[in-house]
Amino acid sequence: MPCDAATVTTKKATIKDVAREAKVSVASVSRALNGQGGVTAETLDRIRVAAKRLRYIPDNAARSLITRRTHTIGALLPDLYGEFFSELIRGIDLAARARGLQLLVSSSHDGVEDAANAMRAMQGRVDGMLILSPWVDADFLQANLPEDVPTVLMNSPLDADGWSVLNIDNRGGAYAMVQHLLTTAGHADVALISGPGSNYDSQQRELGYREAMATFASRVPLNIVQGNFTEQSGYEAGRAILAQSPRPRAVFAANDMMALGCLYAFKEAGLRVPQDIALAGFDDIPIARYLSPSLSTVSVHIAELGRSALERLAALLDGHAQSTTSDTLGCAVVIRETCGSSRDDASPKNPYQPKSPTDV
Amino acid sequence: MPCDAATVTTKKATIKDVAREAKVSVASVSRALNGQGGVTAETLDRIRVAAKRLRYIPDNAARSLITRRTHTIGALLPDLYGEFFSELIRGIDLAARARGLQLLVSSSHDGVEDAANAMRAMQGRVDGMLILSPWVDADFLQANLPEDVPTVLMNSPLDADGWSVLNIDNRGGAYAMVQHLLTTAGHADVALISGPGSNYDSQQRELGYREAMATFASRVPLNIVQGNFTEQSGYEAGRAILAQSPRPRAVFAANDMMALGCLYAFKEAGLRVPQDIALAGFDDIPIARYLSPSLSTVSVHIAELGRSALERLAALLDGHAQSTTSDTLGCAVVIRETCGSSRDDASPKNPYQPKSPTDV
DNA sequence: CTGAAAGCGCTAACAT
DNA sequence: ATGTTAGCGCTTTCAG
Repeated sequence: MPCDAATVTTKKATIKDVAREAKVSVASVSRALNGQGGVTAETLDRIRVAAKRLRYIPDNAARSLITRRTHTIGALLPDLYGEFFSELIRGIDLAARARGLQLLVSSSHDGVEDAANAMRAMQGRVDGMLILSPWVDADFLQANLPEDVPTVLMNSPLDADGWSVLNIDNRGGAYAMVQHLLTTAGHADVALISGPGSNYDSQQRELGYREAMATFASRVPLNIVQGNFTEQSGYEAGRAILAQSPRPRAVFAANDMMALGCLYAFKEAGLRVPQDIALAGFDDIPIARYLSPSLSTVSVHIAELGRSALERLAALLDGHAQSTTSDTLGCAVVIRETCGSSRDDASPKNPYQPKSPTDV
Repeated sequence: MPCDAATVTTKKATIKDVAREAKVSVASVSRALNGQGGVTAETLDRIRVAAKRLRYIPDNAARSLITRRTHTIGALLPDLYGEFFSELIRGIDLAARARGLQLLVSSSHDGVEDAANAMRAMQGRVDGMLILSPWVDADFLQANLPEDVPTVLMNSPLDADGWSVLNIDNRGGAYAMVQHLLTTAGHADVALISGPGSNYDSQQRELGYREAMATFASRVPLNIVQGNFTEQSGYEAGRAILAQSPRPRAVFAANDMMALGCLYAFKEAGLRVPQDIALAGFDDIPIARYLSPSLSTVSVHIAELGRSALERLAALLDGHAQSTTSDTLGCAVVIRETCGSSRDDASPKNPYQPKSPTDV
């Protein structure tokens, strides 16, 4: 360790050291370094020099103790995978940095107990919390959320008063996709491969399917095959659909992984997609555009979810209490090859837009 | 907010409140709740009850101020994408939780200045740091790392004494893959699509290629086409390789994204992979197994990197100073279809192993 | 076994 | 404009 400065000892410099070095009181040092004015330009300068010389950095714990502010927000997340997780964090982190906030992350929770512990551990370390967790409901929050810690819930079914929640428009996205399949693409009927019944996203997507069907194909009977969001279940659902007697013209899978499995099933059976049967998914996972045929799907702007949630929380922190409402973030329908939209076959498909490298 | 407890006021309970409630001194409360003994079972019980009734949770700031421990470790990460980022955090987070440590994350740094700021902001908030950043070198650390903050560097070229660094065996992985291509798969020569010269991973992978070539194909001239880790550059490199007069039998791309682009180029030219030309990548991104033909590649155990790094840091925190050495984590060669290993075409390729859902 | 008291490093009144 | 002082909530000697 380099020790070129004159008065540097092995211990970390405190505000007292700086005060002594600059020949002023600790109060002046505090004022000067916090830029609250009330100091001569001259003394300010002397203090700055002293601080630099001593490599003084204020102790956050001490500061927090008295200001009651940590400038840290906590993010409570479940066991998330790939793109979703990284995009979410990126959105949150970027917005947080822009506001000078730190990010305390606790992910990979595997149960209610686990989540509760993580939550408790954040007590006193954060000014507010961002929560995205299947384990968290109203009761849980009542029981575990430390008093008056501003909190924003993401993608939560919670609709009670007083909670600030930010949702993804799963219903609207599903609706729009099914509408597209039914109208623009002109398929007579659409089957749904649903996700697990217990999953909120799954429920909402199914709702969107039902509504779109009711609106645009009211006399066509609903055709729902149960899946569970896994590729395997999509494969099985695909085979089940193949076995149906009047085979549906189009299939909407409640997520891309199931669409993937379903696509294999169709290919395996020798069907051409989309000519013989159309297909669409939900999520727009990176693989979607690389499949052949490339998968039409619904894209969720995850980073945006993170960013918005943080902005919301920041507003709460600043006392803008009107933010305790429920709000929803839109999705975008991404039309690629599998849904068989007859129109757009113009561009010679150049998949080589420059992308950011995956590597470090 | 529910307020069923008797003595609960609106303010947060402090240790004093608990002491009063239990009719003991604050010292006893501290001892009791920290399980250091020195308290009668009876008083301990009384204190516990009082604490529960008051919903008392110790203030971490105050505790840190005196114990000089935050039980938090900071993770400084660059702008990372997808799988890599999420796996890394998962590995770190899981290991941290297991040790009762919190995780302060700061990612998405876009330059040296940015990284330095983030680092300074962690001062006093963390007991140690995990750093993975292209901006961080010895000088940077000298200048910005707060004194005596134990630190573990990940994937860093730094080899100086006194730093604890954990690397991915990029060189070994590349070596093994090229060896496989040359020997097991029996290809006479292998071309390399290299990554950006400034990138450490890239350099190491190229080194592995060179060494394997020197060992297993010493009289074959090196054939290196420059890329930059993007899909686009892989595509262009692929075309460049196609234009070579005696076309190489196999191509090793320094990452999967480039392999992807290269594969398109080959397909576009009507070549069959691996019959006409073999191909392999590096990283094992999720897409790799879904390509057709599926991509042979080198798999990096990223979560393991995170876990190991944290374990290392924890050891440092516990005073096991022997951990200030350099260590390396192995990679695994994953043989799929593109590299044309003539042997293993036995299994009827069932891609439907159950996988965890991508969704929330 | 328990309590009184001294700070940890900092900020924020309150003096001067 | 600057200094003095009283804590923030907690742990930890040191007495009893």
